[in-house]
Amino acid sequence: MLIKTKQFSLQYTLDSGQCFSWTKIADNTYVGVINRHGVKIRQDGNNLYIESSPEIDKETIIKYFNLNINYDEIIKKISKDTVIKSGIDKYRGLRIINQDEYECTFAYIISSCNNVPKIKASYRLLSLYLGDKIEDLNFKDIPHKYSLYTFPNIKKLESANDIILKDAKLGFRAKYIKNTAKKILDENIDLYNLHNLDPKDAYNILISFQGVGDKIAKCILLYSMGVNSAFPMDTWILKHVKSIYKNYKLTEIQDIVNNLYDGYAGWAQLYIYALARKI
DNA sequence: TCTCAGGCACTAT
DNA sequence: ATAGTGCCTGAG
Repeated sequence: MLIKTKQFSLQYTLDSGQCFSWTKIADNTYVGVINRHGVKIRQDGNNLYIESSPEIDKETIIKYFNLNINYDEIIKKISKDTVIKSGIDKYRGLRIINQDEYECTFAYIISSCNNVPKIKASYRLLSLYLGDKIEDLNFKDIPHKYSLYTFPNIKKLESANDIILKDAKLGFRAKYIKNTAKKILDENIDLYNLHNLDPKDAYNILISFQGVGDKIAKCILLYSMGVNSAFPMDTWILKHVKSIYKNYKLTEIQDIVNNLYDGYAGWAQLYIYALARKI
């Protein structure tokens, strides 16, 4: 399948650290899972080439990578200071993507006090041990095949035995995963419904999960629930924000950046973060 | 050996 | 409300 794009960089987007479920297998070529479909995706200029198993529909890909949004308009809205502007110059085409709500929630619980390679490793091990195998993807132009596994469902996470969680290197986060899975099951919470709520209500539900605080809740809202105004602050973003808003309390920052970046503070955050991490 | 990495929970004020 | 501390793990 071929999708024509503009103002989209697969590499910047998937290497930005917003998503931990993709593996780079060659230049501009990644494999991962979307909606239980194994997907291989390669970008060449404005063309996205997609192989999937079983066949995935185009709309799903377009929605996942946010290809139908007005990129130029968002960029215009967030071009408010020199840091963001240099981020945009360097990482043009970097987009926020729409991850699966459950995968995103647990991935970000794993991200607590952790680094990207280790988050990815734990995510993959959990999928390997507790997920379902997807038919191997064979690569015509690359001489190997790649096995993919779905991210485990909530029941598997809730009932996972401790040895497996230990082996997935979850450390102190293991109990967060189990407790949150249990809470979602017990209270019959549907994460797929949260995007229909007022973002504040969704936020309050998310931070009621053990292992989900302010920062992680905002990551989940931004990366899987389409809340473009969510502004997760890690240590580096904090530095940037403090240098600009010396006289404000941290609790006021969310409102300030919402106004400044016109509802797209989350996108601003992504560009600041890209600069910081030098992806 | 030691510190630190995209936090959070828990406890003590 | 707010500050301080421990936590799994492994890379540098």
